[in-house]
Amino acid sequence: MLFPDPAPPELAQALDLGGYPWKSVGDEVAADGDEPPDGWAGAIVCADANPEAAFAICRAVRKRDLPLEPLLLLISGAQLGDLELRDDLFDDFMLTPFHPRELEARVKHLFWRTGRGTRPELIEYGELILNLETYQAAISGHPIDLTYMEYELLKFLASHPGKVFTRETLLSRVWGYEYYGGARTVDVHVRRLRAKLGEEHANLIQTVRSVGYSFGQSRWSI
Amino acid sequence: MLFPDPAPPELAQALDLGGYPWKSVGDEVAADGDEPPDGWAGAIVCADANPEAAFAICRAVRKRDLPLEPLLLLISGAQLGDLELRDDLFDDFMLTPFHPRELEARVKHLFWRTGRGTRPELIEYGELILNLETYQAAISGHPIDLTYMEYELLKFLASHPGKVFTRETLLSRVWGYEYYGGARTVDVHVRRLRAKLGEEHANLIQTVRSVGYSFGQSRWSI
DNA sequence: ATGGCGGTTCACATTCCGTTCACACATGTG
DNA sequence: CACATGTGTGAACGGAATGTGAACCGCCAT
Repeated sequence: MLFPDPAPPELAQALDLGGYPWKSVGDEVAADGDEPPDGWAGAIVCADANPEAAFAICRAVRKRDLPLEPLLLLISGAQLGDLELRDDLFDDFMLTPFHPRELEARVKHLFWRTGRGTRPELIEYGELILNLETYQAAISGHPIDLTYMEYELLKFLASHPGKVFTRETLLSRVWGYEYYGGARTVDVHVRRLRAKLGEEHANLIQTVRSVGYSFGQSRWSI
Repeated sequence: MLFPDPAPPELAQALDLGGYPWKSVGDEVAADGDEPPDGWAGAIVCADANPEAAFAICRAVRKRDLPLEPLLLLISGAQLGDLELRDDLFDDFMLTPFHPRELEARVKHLFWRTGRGTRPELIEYGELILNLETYQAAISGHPIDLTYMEYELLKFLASHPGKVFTRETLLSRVWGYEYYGGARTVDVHVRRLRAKLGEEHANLIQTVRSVGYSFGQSRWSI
């Protein structure tokens, strides 16, 4: 949840970049009305333009007494004095202008403090999901068990959808530059990947004859 | 308590201006020796010059497990990435160079927070309970006797469920210093942990071949 | 000293999977 | 259709990664 509405562009952009979905609200009434089904995950209130309205929002959030919903307050350096005696209104604050990475670090730390999970790094393509932190893979909701090399190969392919790679390129990018060995190794791994993806999704990895392999985005259908 | 010794002049000056008495220490040993009769009120650790030593200090402060001694970490913007996976080492952070009034506001807010216990004192995962204050561990109600290193390793793993860590990452985050050889040490500790967790819960720690180890969150969930 | 404790290291056993091969099949070309 | 070239398929080998037991070593307290 962001305040004010519309949200400051640099704030919206930083959150988008970090992959955090958000909605901006104009006042506490709108905050209650626009609440998503699973509730707000947190709030970022910018007090730059309208400090009084901002503190009103903070009070409203606190009054509902959610289990320590993390609340980050954005203020300019000149407003630091306004924080006096208002410690209870926010969990953390940050000076504007801010660096996007500072925002991300503060959001992460706030979520960590309140015990809420932080967003995992995912690669998604259609029905396929790769969780880069847990090394898990799933297709249409069903987890599949991949070996290390299979996972690395699929990860590389899936992060460049549509692009065709020669076997040599795959060997150097996935296996490592110093690798030298048969190029057919790639074929075998592709075969096993297709088998584990299941008959329905085996065509996610496409063969480009006398060139190599590509992932998703059937090259003909554009 | 300030780190390093001597403390950065602008930091010392800002604290003097705010009327906070302080003493700077060069390492964790000095921090123990110079402790005032009524204990440290808080710590400000500057990681600008020597990040590794700074994190070592943080760990030492945390290890003594004072009742939520607030710890403020100072880092440069370029070091923001170093905070990854180290949320437990600090209560708040601030970018350098800083405005004296931001420092004062953060210190105030930290002291205000101190009264209201925000740091988790328990880690629970399924049948496993880790009491961070008493260094006790229990599985399905039965206490288990863990050595210090075993406890630290389990604590780190259990506070990031599902995430896979390489042996090198574990060595640097749990053991805390750069390690020459002997990554297999991790294996041995994992083995003993599994043994102490009991046959039924040994699978709480999973090995991810060619990568490392992860905790909980059986592979069938994304 | 010494005996236990805990952390580290080593040697060996075991499992797993990356690689390779041989062959079948598919595709393109004359 | 014959041929060459490229790719799919199954199985087998070998080695790397991990599990396992035991020894080593520094530390502290009895």
